[in-house]
Amino acid sequence: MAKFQSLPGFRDFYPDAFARRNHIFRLWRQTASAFGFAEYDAPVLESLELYKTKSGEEIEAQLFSFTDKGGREVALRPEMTPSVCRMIGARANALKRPIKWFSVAEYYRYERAQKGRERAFFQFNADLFGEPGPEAEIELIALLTQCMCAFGLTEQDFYVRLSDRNLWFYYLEALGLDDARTRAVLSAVDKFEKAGDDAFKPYEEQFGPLESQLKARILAFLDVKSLPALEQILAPLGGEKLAARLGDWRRVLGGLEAMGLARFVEVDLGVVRGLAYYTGFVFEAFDRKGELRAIAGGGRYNDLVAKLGGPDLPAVGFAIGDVTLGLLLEARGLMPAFVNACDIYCVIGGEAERRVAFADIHALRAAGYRVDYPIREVAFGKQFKLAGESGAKLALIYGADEIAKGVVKVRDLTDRAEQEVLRDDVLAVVRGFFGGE
RNA sequence: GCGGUCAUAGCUCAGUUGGUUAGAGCACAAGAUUGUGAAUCUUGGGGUCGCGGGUUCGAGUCCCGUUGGCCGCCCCA
Repeated sequence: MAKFQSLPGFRDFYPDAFARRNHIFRLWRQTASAFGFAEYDAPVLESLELYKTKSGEEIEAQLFSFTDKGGREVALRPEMTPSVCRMIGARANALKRPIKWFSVAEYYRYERAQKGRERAFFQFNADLFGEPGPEAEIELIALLTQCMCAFGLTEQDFYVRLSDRNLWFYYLEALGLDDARTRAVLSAVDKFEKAGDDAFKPYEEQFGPLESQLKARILAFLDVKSLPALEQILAPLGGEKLAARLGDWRRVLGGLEAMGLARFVEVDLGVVRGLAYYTGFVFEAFDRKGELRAIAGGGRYNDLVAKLGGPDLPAVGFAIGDVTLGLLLEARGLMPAFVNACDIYCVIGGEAERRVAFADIHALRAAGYRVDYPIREVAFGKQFKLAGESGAKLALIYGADEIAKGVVKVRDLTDRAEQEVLRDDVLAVVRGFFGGE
């Protein structure tokens, strides 16, 4: 066993793992770009105060934080939202609306690592600033969905649960609950899926027994799984706020349906996302089989930019983690078997032939082809085996016979067809081969 | 932070009631093989049996501690 190993929750990325990670990043970036989102990044280290302001004092226990040599209290970023809000807030007046930004970055949280949860992990993070209407939610949920589908995942594999903190506030208000009771109920709702009736214990300790009729109405709200059901349960309550909010719901779900994404989205008011900073719609993505932790989560946070010192600026954002998504892709056989393949492998006779080959190898590399060859002299037969294992599509054969004739033998490693090519024509032939793919 | 469980080669694992020098497959390397591919055969390198202590004539095996993995709780921005 090695004397040193990586810290708990921190992963080594050997080339195969790195290739898988890059595959995920590549499709995320490609997808975000297709949606017109611009990539940015922020510092890995921020002032501890930034996170305390956003999340409260307790957050420090979950952070990699320390005092730097200048006496500053700092923390490794546990998420992107405070940083991006800081950046946006500082230039809000100069940025064209809507502001659509994304990032792919590493985050650090001092928590117990478990399957699907590391202490250092990557997230795709996307935010849309400056749009108060539900069109922003449509854009982001569509992006989230496509960021999963790009890997070949389908509605059989994952779904997005859509909820709304505002709707809960309006609903509970209509049922006569004050602000403190409403928050306690939401806290119970958050835990209800896992804890069942026990979830209401903290509420009852604080406010006394929950009336059975009230509880029934809360549970009925949790049972709502569709827009018609939502309309039905809210109809008797009336009120302008509820009616307006239902209109927002119709726009979000209608927009997603028009994009052909309705099959991924389920109404599920059981999602409230903790005591976070969310101010409206919230959503989370899960695997259909329910075997994994949440894959992605997000929602609207209209107050945060101002809270961190910027102007009032409505915002919606979400993040997808690399760990859970990676587990899902592996489980569904959607992680390609990566070989760090080259394009061309050169088979070289001896020292004299090697000098000739080197000229072509370098020219091909300079032209942008991935070219490899045995670093030491190796038996011919073995070189063909190495060529096959290299993943290359072409082999160039530099033997004494070929050099004497001024040619190079070009072997198509897929169909094993060979042709002799004048050395001067090698680059052109290679271009023709790869250009015609 | 709390509880449960596990830890033998790069990977997957075997290792008898405690008993000689800890094994296999895969992977890696060399050779058979200086002219044609995923093969075969031969050979080799690689282990403080996670780490530390204890019991014992003797510990991979039993006991205690510790570190790490996994599972659950807290948390999950």
